[in-house]
Amino acid sequence: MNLLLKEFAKHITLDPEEQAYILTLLEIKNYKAKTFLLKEGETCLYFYFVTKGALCGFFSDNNKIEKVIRLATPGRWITDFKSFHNQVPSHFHLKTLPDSEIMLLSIENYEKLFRTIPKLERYFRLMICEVLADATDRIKDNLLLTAEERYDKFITSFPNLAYQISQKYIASYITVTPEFLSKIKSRQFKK
Amino acid sequence: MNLLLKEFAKHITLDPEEQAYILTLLEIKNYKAKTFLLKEGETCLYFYFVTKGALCGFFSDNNKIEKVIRLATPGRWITDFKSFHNQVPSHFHLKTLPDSEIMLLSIENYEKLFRTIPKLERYFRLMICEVLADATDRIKDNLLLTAEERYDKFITSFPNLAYQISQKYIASYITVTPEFLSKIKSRQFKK
DNA sequence: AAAAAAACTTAACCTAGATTAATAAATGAG
DNA sequence: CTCATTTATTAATCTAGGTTAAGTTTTTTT
Repeated sequence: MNLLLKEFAKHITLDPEEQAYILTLLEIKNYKAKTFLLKEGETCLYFYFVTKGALCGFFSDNNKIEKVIRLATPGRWITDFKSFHNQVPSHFHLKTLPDSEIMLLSIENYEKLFRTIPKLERYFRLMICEVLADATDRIKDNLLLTAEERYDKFITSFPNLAYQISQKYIASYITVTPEFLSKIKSRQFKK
Repeated sequence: MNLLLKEFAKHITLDPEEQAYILTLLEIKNYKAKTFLLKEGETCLYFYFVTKGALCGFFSDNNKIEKVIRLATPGRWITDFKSFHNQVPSHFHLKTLPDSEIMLLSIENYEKLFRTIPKLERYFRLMICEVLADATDRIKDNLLLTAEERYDKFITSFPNLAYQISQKYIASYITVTPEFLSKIKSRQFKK
């Protein structure tokens, strides 16, 4: 069964016609690794659902330092929420990390979905709550754990992803520099 | 006009009967400063809407160090989203900072509201998106600004609150120790 | 209004993690 | 297969902000 329909089924029940209709409103695309889907300052036109690979949302600090704020793995949605919902310029970038398969839901079709299948409001409300809970957990980890503890937690939370992406994205996700992540790893190796 | 109804009006239109019905499902309470409404480990039974004063959500680090993760001022909702929506033990505390007037929406009435006025799903979906966007902005500030810049931003973002709450909550919100905030302030004073 | 508790300030010292820079290894394009 | 670019590693040095501790001011309680 389609990963997207499985995801909807977590919160709401859809009959076969509804399912078929929903799928007509999403576009499936394949992207090479490190393809930008959104750049800071552009208005975000899509809600992205990852089916294969991974998408990464990050800030860059004028220069070129990347600060990963959210990773989406298969079965997860990602977008710049403010930019997408209010159709204003985004304040971060979105790009694929490995080669990825992504389902795109445009803002027009997103609104159309709510008009035709109102119970999807419920699905998206609950899904966005989960994203918020994840963000809160990550803030908590940054406040209460050491860099090494955050690294260990990353490896257990994203066991597959850890071997598919560059270390610098892991470093950024756990909010350390790549150099310091190297130090952590060599320290662990010596034990 | 009621602050809560004004808030709903940002995203949806409600007729007078709907408005009256909604108000019957919320309870208004007054609390003294520093009253706990939720402690870590308890299941969160309410969505809280602040009408006067302020509510503060924070973690404590086994011992007693408080780490503020969210502040809600008048016109804002706050809860432990994961605990409230899934009815599981919370992982943070909620307490009033100054004396406060709060509207409480129980989980039963929250669900009842969606059954009787389905368009409220839309309101809550969009409101939760705003909370998520705020959380993302705060993560960004913590990554890209210095402690002094975060302090200045706090003062301009919460000009009234800054004079109503203890410095230690401001320090925690901008993720520094109270001692370091003192240092920032005396440094600014010398200029 | 006094005593107790909580909050704030100051200063000396400390450290996790950043920065810089040079080297090596891996990836990728032609 | 080779050259160029991107990543990763290591090590020396540096610093923003933390820690500790003592003293002061403010708030709360009685």
